[in-house]
Amino acid sequence: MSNAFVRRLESVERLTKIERQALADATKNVQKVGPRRPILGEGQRNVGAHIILSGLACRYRILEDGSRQITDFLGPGDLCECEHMVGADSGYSIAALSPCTYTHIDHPSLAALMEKYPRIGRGLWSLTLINEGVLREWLANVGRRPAVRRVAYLMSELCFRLQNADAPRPSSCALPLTQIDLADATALSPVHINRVLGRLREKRLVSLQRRSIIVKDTEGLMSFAEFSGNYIPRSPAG
Amino acid sequence: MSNAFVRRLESVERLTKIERQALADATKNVQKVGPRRPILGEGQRNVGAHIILSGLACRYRILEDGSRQITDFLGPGDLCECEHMVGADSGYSIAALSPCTYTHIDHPSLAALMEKYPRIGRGLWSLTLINEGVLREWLANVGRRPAVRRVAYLMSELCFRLQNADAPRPSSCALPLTQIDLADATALSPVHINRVLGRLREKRLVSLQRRSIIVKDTEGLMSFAEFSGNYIPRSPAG
DNA sequence: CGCGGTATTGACACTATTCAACATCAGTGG
DNA sequence: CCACTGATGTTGAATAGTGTCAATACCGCG
Repeated sequence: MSNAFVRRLESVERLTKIERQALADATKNVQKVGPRRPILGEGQRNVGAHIILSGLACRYRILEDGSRQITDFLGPGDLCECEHMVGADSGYSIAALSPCTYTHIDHPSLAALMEKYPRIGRGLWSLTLINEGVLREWLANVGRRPAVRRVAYLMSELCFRLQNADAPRPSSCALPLTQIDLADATALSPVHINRVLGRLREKRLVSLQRRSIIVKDTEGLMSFAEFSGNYIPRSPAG
Repeated sequence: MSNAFVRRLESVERLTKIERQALADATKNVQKVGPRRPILGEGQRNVGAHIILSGLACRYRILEDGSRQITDFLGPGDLCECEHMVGADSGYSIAALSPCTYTHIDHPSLAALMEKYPRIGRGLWSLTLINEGVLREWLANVGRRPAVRRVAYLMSELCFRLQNADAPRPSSCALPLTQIDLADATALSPVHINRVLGRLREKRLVSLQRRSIIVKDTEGLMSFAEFSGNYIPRSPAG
């Protein structure tokens, strides 16, 4: 009767049993996808909001010159594509990075939920504002930080978000990213990402495996990146 | 009884006379600042939301190495600093670029408005989502586009947003930005901005004046930048 | 009138990109 | 089970694009 999305909302807004139940009902239709598979393919439009329940996905857009910009990593409880409700269509797609489960809410249902339960509406707004904060941080990261720190920063953020707020933080954290994914998120070339990762490996902060990057020393990485998670509230585990 | 903020909200949500009036009442306490002056200074925190009513301002943050990243331009009707309502504090400041008028709503009042008028709440969410779309575009711009196009793109966006949706688009548009401002928004160095602007001037797309940049050929600039305003709904003039 | 921020220009340094070649691995179909 | 294939990872060399530094010019403001 509770899932990652409900927990996420509860991390920003107190909910009644009834609200929890209504949310759980609306999100109980779960779908699965394998790694590297589309969740919202390029070209698909206006199909309602998506909610990631488990696994890691990303939101991206293909630019005019063919390059891909990843703008968000989406973990358990993350919601996206709400902007279609507003009539905006910015042409983003969603793809799974690791095996994912997700659910889907069409706009009328979501609007009805918000209408009936104002706290849910407020909660959604809160989540959007938090997301905006993360996006600003990405902008500063991509714009102003040199490659090594930029990559370290992004990986720090991702580790931070993937860990539950109430659990003790493990020092190791596996990120299901290829070097190409990292390149598209940090706006660097894959070749340079490879060199940067080499340097982080020399510092014993990460180790590399095919198709995934393992952060060996979370604390060390965060302090190297000068990362602080102040701007990201996290959900408690359920 | 109507101001830029009310019109902005009405561009995304139909409002009753009563709602309009309530909004106008809440935002009638207008303050003025001269160009280059702080609206929300560095260090000030948690003082409620700000709404720009006229003029142009920007939102920025000073990074660890002292560089400044501008993350938003704020024009008439734009709202910011809502995230304090959610408890997030990301350390951003706001400064006027041109002479500005603005107003201020403390969080309890804003929360009360949303509570009483659900449509206002929905409208605020919509505005936040639109803003997020703009931010994503900035990310792609800073991350992937070469300097000349990056600068052209940003100026295109700004021209586009500063023009009312219903007015015929003038071909010329003055932007109250120094080259340093442009540098901090595009994540380029001031020196390079100067060179880029030189190139755009050669193309007769812009002309330069001290402390302001004049776009001479809006259409030409947008097409050079491959800019499309799809992702930005605009407010009608009041 | 002088001061301080802004704009302009040139020389140079450096970071990251591109290109190319090759290695490695997972999955596929024979 | 193996060979093939395509995506990913690795490395080096050459290059392009921006940044940095420095010197100078400009202009609004006190």
